[in-house]
Amino acid sequence: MADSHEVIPHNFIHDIIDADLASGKHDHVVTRFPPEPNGYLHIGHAKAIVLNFGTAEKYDGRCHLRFDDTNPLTESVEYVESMQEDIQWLGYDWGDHLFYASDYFEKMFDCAVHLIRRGKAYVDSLSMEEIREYRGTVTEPGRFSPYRGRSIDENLDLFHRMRAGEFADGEHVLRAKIGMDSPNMLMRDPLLYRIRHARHHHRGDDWCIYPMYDFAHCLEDAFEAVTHSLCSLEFENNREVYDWVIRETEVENQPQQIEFARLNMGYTVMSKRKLLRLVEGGLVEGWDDPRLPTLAGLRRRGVPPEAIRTFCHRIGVTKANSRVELELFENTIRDELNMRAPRVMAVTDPLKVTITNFDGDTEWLDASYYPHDVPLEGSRKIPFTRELFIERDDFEEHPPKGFYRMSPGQEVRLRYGYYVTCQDVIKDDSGRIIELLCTYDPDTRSGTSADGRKVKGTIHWVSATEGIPCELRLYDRLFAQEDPEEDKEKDFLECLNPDSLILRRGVIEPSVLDDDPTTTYQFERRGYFRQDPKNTGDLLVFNRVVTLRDTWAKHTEEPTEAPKPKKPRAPQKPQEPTESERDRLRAEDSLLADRYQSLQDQGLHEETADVLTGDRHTLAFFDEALKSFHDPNAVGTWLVNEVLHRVDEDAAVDSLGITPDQVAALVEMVSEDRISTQISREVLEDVLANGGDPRAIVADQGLEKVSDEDALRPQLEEIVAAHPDEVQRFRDGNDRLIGFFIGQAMKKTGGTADPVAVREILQDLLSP
RNA sequence: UGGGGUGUGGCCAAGUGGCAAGGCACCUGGUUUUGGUCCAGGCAUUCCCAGGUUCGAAUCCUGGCACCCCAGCCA
Repeated sequence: MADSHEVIPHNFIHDIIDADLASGKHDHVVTRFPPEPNGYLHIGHAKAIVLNFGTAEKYDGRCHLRFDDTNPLTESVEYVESMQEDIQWLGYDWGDHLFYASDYFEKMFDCAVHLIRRGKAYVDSLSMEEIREYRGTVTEPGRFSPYRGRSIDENLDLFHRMRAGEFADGEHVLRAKIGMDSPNMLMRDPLLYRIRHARHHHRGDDWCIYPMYDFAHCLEDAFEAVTHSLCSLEFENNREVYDWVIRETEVENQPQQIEFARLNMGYTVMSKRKLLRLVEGGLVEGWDDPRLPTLAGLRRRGVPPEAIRTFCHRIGVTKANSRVELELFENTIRDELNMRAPRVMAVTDPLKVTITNFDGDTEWLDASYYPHDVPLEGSRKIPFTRELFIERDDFEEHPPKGFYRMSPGQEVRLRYGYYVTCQDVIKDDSGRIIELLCTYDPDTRSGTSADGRKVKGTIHWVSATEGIPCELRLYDRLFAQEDPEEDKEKDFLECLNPDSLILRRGVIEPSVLDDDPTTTYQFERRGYFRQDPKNTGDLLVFNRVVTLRDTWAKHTEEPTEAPKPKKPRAPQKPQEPTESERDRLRAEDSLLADRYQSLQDQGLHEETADVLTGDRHTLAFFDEALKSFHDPNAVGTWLVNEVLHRVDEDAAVDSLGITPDQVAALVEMVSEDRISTQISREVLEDVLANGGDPRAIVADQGLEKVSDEDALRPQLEEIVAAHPDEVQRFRDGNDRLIGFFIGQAMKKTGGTADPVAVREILQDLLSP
């Protein structure tokens, strides 16, 4: 697996796994990453990879790599190979657990036959268009296919002949026999197999029928004994089919599908289709273009795999659709590189500087590879000569306020070199600055002056005569808009950032010639760079991985983007009460309607009366409880808030396992002040789970409310004494902390303390 | 419009009836031979809205609103 020191943060899926382990449902964990080999992996996949492999690692289980290759038309070995390379590069190892869905085709075929034999699947011969028509719409149910009634023998025969290649593409399909009226469109007799006379990249011509996702995927999971099958949100509707297939094929294992939100990131696109358009349209150099969010692209750009893993941990795993800001990714990359990248100097936009009072030979100066705060050792020599290059934007003839780089007469430090001062500016005919004439102070070698005088600015530089020319590829965000898909009218390609790649001819210090070409550097004050691994020419080519944070740029740049407008809170439309199921029932049942009104007349809240009179069972239960304790308001409120919502949609109250008189007893004890509401809820849980008489439970467990000050005060004093910090903060004005103290008291007394009394005593104890 | 989901600062995201974690971004100030890093501080009286239950609600109840997904022989 990846670095075993890596902390894998907890998420809601881990909660589920913890529960499954605790309940004994599973005693180990198996996950899988199941890409379809029809494109390159991108950072969105990295989220899934890190989740699946990371989860397996966290629980000491295993994670399979499985190619979900059930559609020969779009898949290829190129993708199979690139995916393996990318996953390994990310730092994960699937060991022996490499699988292909297509290797399960025989087993899947058997499952399909089993389904047919059980009358749970049939061969349909409708055309594609007809199938669509018969499916109905989201609001109307579909219709049965005329072929739905074929005999088991006929289905078996047809299905075997489909496999034998007797039919053309599209002539028949195998469908599950479930029904055509499910509100879930995917459950309307989903297609299981289609005919495709196509060569498969892994199985060749073995097959001419191919299973559909809904049939294949769950079986793959089951065959591999996957325990937790993690997929993205758009498959939520498919879960019902998943479970149906697992159940009806009667396979041995029952994997559980859990969905999480896929990753979206600012200024890029993640969908395979859109990535494919960029690649095939020649808008980028290929799948590994460094501007792409593909793993191949990020790798070529120079993003370390550790940064990608850390990023995936930082963004979390939830079910909420979200888009992560690019800044978070960039910060993660910088974080990773800051601690390990050697610093060198390169000038990306050279401006010539002549040191007029320097005449000697080349001077070789010591320069550390790492700043004081990076605990790594190492240094190199850099050549100082009469002619140098500095960065064009490090000079301003008319400096703005706060500019402390080079300007006429303003002394600056050349990093690891000397203090220099600009004396003269040389321009060409068009007024463009072409050279600066400077003087240096020979007593400031290595950047410190003998007299201790300070300079504000330090700039980087490269010898004009000893420096090495190079090409610098300054990559930036691919799109100019944070969400290129935002405008549905506009094609996302119109949002491309014209400056996503800026080519520069620059110059770099000669020391890099001795380095491993895969070194990732920090070019001081410019960003992190590393050589383009695909470069075959003689000229050095460096890709910019990411810039450095630049707080100065903020002062100078016009804000390119208006500050994000505060999301206008959607004005709530006036709430027109819509007709509910309960309203409907009352309209037909005058008894219900009458009581709805009379309960409100007796002082019950409208909502409470509404729920109580929603159907006759509920009302009868309520009335029965009233016979034991006649306080309609107390009983009704408690019933609605604590009990009724636990009843299943189609079930009646009676199914719950609590009787009206048990409810009445509970409410009565609360009303008589014998127990607190908190205790009443706990006793309710107890009754629901184990049955029994509420009064007896209260008596046996000593749950009566304690309001007696003499009993309470000593305990409260202890609590106050145990939390001096909180006391101080409370006295400093944080009065919300009263809740903390009450909570402590409730915990200490097992919920029996009278919170009103506790509050009073506490107020006294805590007042300064 | 039927069904399935999701709403916590500018962006992610903890939180499961008792003090609104953390990161990114942003704003101060300090250190600094990188306008980098690092350090210190600031940044949600409030959790989509409205009611209700409770001593106490982001959390429980009722009702609403917004956004995402589903009518491929794609996955």
